[in-house]
Amino acid sequence: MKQYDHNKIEKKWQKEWEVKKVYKTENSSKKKKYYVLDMFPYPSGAGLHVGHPRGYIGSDVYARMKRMQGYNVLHPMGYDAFGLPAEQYAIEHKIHPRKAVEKNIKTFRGQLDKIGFSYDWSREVNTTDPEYYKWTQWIFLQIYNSYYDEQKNKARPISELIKKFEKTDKNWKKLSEIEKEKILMNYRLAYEGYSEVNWCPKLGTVLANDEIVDDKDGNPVSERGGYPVEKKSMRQWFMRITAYADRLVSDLDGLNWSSHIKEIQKNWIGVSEGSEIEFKTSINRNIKVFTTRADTLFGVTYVVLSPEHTNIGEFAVQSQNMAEVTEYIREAKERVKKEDITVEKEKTGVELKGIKAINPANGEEVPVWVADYVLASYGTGAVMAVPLHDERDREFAEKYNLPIIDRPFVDAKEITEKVNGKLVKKYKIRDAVFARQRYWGEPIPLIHNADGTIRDVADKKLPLVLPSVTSYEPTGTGESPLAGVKAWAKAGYETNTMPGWAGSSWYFLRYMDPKNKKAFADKKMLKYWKDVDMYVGGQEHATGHLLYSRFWHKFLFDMGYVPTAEPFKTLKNQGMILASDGRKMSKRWGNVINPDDIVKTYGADTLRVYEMFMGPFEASQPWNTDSIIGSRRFIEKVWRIANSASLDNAFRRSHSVLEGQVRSGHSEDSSKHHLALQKLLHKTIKKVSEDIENFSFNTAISAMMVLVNEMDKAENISSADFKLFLQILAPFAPHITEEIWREMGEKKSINIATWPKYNPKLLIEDTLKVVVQINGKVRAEIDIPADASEEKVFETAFENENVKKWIPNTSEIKKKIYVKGRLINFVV
RNA sequence: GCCCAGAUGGCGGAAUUGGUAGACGCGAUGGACUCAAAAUCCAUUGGUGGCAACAUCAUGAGAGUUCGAUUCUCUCUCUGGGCACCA
Repeated sequence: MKQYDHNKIEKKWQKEWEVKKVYKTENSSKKKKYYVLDMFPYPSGAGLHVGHPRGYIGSDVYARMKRMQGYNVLHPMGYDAFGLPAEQYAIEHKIHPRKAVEKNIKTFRGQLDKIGFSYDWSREVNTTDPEYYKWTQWIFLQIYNSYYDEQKNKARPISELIKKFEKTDKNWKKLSEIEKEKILMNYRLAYEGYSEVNWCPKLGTVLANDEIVDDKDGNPVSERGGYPVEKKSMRQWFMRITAYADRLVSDLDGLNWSSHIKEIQKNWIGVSEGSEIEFKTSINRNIKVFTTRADTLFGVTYVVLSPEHTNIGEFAVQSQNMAEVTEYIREAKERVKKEDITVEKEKTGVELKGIKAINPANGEEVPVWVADYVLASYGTGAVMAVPLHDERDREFAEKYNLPIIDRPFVDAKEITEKVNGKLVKKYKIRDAVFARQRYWGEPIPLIHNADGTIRDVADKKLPLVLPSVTSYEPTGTGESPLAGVKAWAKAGYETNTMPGWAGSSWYFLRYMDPKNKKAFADKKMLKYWKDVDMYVGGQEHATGHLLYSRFWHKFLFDMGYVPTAEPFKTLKNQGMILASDGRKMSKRWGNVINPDDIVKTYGADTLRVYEMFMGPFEASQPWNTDSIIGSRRFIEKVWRIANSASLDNAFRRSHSVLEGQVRSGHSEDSSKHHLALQKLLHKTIKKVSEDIENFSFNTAISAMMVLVNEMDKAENISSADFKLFLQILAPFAPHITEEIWREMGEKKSINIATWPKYNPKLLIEDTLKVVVQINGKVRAEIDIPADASEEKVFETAFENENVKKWIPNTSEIKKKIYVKGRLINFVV
């Protein structure tokens, strides 16, 4: 018997597949399309550990089956290579991030290739390639030059808004360019603004949230160096994702995603429906509050403003205790800067003495307070306090001895209308910051003119290429290193770069037409490929990438650039593979298992089978190298059967057992065996097909193990049947099945062979096993003909010795239950 | 604190619309082969009682619905994830 040399076999076929372009996707085709996508990786310096390919293997198995089922499958891979780690690596090793990225991609590709994926590598994308980010920049400009039309409920070009202003507003034309700019900035879907950032004075740089850790006293410090971090307001670019909040929630209904991820997104966007109600005050300014409990309006005993409320200054000035109020506001701001956001703090506040608010429902005068338990950034930055029904208000009222009153509920909608309020929806989600004060990202293609206005970089000047710099170190001012490039600054280019999520928000569209120089993808290609049918990746992207790309996609849809409103129809989240100690695999714990080692020792096929067999695809699992041996034994058993005399015997006959039975008179006994094996084969084909479709890979493999164990015992197996088995195993173990397939004389790759169909006739059993329960306990098992009547089944049951033992007298039976072909239950 | 998911042998996990709990794999024990080992093969493997047939208990805990519950309902415990004063 030939030796199973996995290294030789796997290298041989990987090379052959590449040379023959077996997995090349057709550009346009009469075949139906199927798009199977992995979340592309960030190529870190550490390379892959065995956990990373889990999702890739699952999607690969799926893609391979779809390909064999006759679809034109798009199954690509690429790299998301902008971002902080590459920049940090560059700073530490004094090399250009591009060089670091190139090196890391090479490592990744090498590791991926060994596992035998069916990617069409001719479509590879890399977000840091200027030919790619040209289109990231182009899309940014489309967003920048658009606004959200609330009437049409979709994005429209900003030029339409300008026209509208010109028509309806006489003063518009009189405004200076800068004034116009300022107004338009309030509408643009990408806009300039200010926001708080994490500022580390010692490092002279802005830090991302994951670069900050707590020191032993719980204060935020930089992960690198342990220096204090504070809040600082800086100029930023934003994306107006809030305009899409409603659609981002409601369109979730149509997606075939796990309810878990949908729930996370829903909570993150955080829709609340409520009322905006105005309280008149004793000074000449109203207070508008937002509440979801307008029904409790009569129970209001005070009104609270956030210390950062837009009009807080005016209220402070007109209060009798101005000094005290001003001091409180100052302190509150100070706290925001320092404090860790997560701790629940004791409520503090101060009354605006002399100022009263008037409850519009009943004209009652209530006091007005400033307190930092009210957030400026949510609702209207002011609330009406109903201590009886709101825990926070009650806590505050108790502390400051404010009245807590019990008033009857009223209808929320009616009262809102009665007091001239407005029914509104509010969202927790904030506009997304779209700027990093870093070097290694896509330059934002805007130019700041000397007069303060902003203009686009012209389309034909794109890509605006990231310039070389002498140092990637932070500038110390908080600005990106680009500010230190003389020519860049002189030209007035924006010095912020785009955040990591820019390039990953649309990459799946580029795969459809990766080399296109005239558009991010050709219209025809977009029309053919439409959207991603099956998207596989980690659930940690629920509130990041998966939300941002939906937002970008909806924008592109509004503007007519893509044919669907949602990018990813079905989403599967693979579970994480933990180290055998139950912790995450990490260099830090020294518990990393490299797939290269596993492939070398056990083979790629074994690795693939094992990772799919470990447990449910979406569940996290600890890695256990000892258990791999089971998958290896399974693969070896297949090899052994392929090379055994039992297959050769059958091979010579070269027709299936069913036919054999009819044509030649084999002994009855052996025919029966063959029939049983063939029935099992077809049952397995059915199960494996369904299980792959449902991503239940572990049970698919288990079913194939059962089949292989039976084949191992069989005296002969027809080659036709064995080939059918090889085909359903091929998505999991493409190398060994290819080797055997070709040895059996096939000329074309098994990986593009037609997916087997099971024969329904072979699934029909003529006798069934029926369980007999007495009072719900299993007491016997009887064989009945498949077409037996209910009476006949009961009759057979009574003939059983054990049943007789438990029910000597059939008249004792109170109730008889028969579940067809499965079970009987006698209640006595 | 609120929201979501989960808990099944020594371990990873199966179980169709409520219908034989423990498929498949790992590990373990005994045996065959071998000078020996590895590999492979055979048998056993949830607990208790019994030589056995078999009986009995058992799916985190407790209750409920049902002829019948791992599956449905309620309460609780624990584990994992999300949110963090969002009015």
